[in-house]
Amino acid sequence: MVEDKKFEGPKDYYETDFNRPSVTVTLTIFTVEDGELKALLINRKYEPVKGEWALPTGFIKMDESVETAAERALHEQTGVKEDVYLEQLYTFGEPDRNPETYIITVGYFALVNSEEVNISKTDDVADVEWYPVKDHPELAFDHKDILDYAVKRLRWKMEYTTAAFSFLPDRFTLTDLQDVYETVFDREFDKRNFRKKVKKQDLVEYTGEKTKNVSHRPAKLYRPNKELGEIVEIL
Amino acid sequence: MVEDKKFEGPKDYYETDFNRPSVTVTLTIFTVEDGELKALLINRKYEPVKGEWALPTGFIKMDESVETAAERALHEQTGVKEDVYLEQLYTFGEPDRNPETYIITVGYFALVNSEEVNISKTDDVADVEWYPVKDHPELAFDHKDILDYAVKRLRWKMEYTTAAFSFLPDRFTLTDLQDVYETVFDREFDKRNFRKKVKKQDLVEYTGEKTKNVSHRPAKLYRPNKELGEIVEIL
DNA sequence: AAAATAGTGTCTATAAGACATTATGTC
DNA sequence: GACATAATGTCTTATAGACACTATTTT
Repeated sequence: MVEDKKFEGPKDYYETDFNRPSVTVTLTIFTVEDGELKALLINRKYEPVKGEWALPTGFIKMDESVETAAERALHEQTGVKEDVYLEQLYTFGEPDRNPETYIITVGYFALVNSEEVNISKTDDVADVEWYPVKDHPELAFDHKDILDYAVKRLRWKMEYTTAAFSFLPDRFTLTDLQDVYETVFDREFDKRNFRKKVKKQDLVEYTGEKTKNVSHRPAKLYRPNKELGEIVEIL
Repeated sequence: MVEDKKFEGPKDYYETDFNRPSVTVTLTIFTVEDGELKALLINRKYEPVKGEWALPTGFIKMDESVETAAERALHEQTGVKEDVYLEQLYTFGEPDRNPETYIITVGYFALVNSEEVNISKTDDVADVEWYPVKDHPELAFDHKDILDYAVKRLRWKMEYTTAAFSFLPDRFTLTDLQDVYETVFDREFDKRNFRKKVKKQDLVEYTGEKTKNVSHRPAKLYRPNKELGEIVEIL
C-alpha cells in the first residue's frame, strides 16, 4: 500500500490530517443552437478568479455521490427539471490547477436541448450564458482544457451512440438530425448516405406527422426509436 | 454555482470545513501470464478490511498530481522500475463505497509484462499476488466493480489500440501476440485473418531473428513498429 | 410556374470473416 | 520420416463514400 505516512496505522488513516486535496465536480453542459455547438459558462461572483468566466463547478456533499453532486449542480444552474444525459468525463488532478490550493475536479458533460432548458442565474454567480465553443471568453483555471476534452468526447460519443437525440426535441426531421451532426463535427455529410445509415440502423421511427407552415415541401417528423431517452451504442 | 453553504463567501471557500470526502487512487494492474489475464491484488494489513484482498490503493500527496500518485503506487507496489502504460479509468464516488467514511477514488489501470515485473511486498501490506481475473478471491469495498470496469476498458483498448504490446517482451512472435488477444478476449481468432490485419496495419516489424531451440519450425520474432512503448490507435 | 427543401438508388472500394494446405525446423 | 508449429491466399459479404435527380408543398 502506498499511503502518506500521516495516514498510516493499524486503525484509522483518514481523519487524522487536514492537509488533503479537496474535490469538486466541473460541468461542461453542451447544447446545439443556431447551428452552433455551445457550452454553458458562468461568470464567477467570488474569489478566486472573481469576475472571470468558468465552467459550472460545485462541491460534493458528504451524503451525496459525485454523480449526484454533478446532477445537482446541473439542475440548480440550468433550471432544467428533466433528467438529461450526464456522463463522467475525466478527473483533473494537477496540484496547481487551482492557484490557491489543491482541488481535484471530476469532470462531467451534459447534453441538453436548448429549448427545454431555462438558464437561471443564482445568487452564487454573477452571470450565466451560452457561448459557442468556437468563440468563447477565456476561462479560469484549466477549464479550457476540460472544455476541449469534453468536445473530443462528445464527438466520439456522437459517432458511436445515439447521443445526438439529446440535443433535439421529441419530434424532429432527418434534416434536423443531420444538422446536429454537422454542427458538432463541423463538417458536411452527404444527405443520402446519412439517411441511409440512420434508417438501416432503425434509430428513428416515423411519427406519422409532418412539418407545418413551411413554404416548401413539408418534412416527415421522426422520434427516437424505442429507447426513448436512453443513449445506445450504434455500429 | 452550486456549493455547500459552508464553503460560500466572497473570499475563501475551501479551507473552512473539515467534513469533505477524501480522495485515493485505486489501481488495476493487469498482466497476461500462463494464458490467463491476471490482476495484482494485495492483502490488507490494516483496518478497515484488514486481512481482505483488494486492489492496490494510495492516498494523494499535496505536492503530486493524481496521475503521479497512481504511478508512485504502481512502482512502489510492483517494484517495476520502468514506466508502464497507465491510464485513468473512472472515478468511483458513492458515499458508502467505503464502510467508514466517504472516500472517492480515482481508478487507473496499468498493463505490465509479467516477466519485467517484480512483485515486492512492502511493509504496508500483508501480501501481494497475481490472481486470474476469472478466478480471484472476494474483494473489499467496491473493488470488484472497479476490476470489472477495468476489464471492459482493457478489451476496448486492445481492440482499438496497440495496448497488447504492453503485455509482451521486446521481441515476440505473431503467435505470442495472438495469444494475448485470445486470452484477454477469452475467445479464438482465425490465424490467417489475424496476421493479415496485423501486417496490413504495419503494427510490427520483423527483427530478422527467429525463435531458437524449439522442436518444430522456428517462428519469426517481431517488435512493435516505430512507436516503441507508445500506444497508438488502430483502425 | 417558380422557389425551396424533402426524398431517393447505384456503383465502387475497402474491410471482415470463413476456410485448408504447404513449409520448416527438431528428434 | 514423423511430429509440431509457422506461414500463407481466395472468396464472400457488409459497410462507407461518391454522386444527381425527382417530389411536394407554398406563393
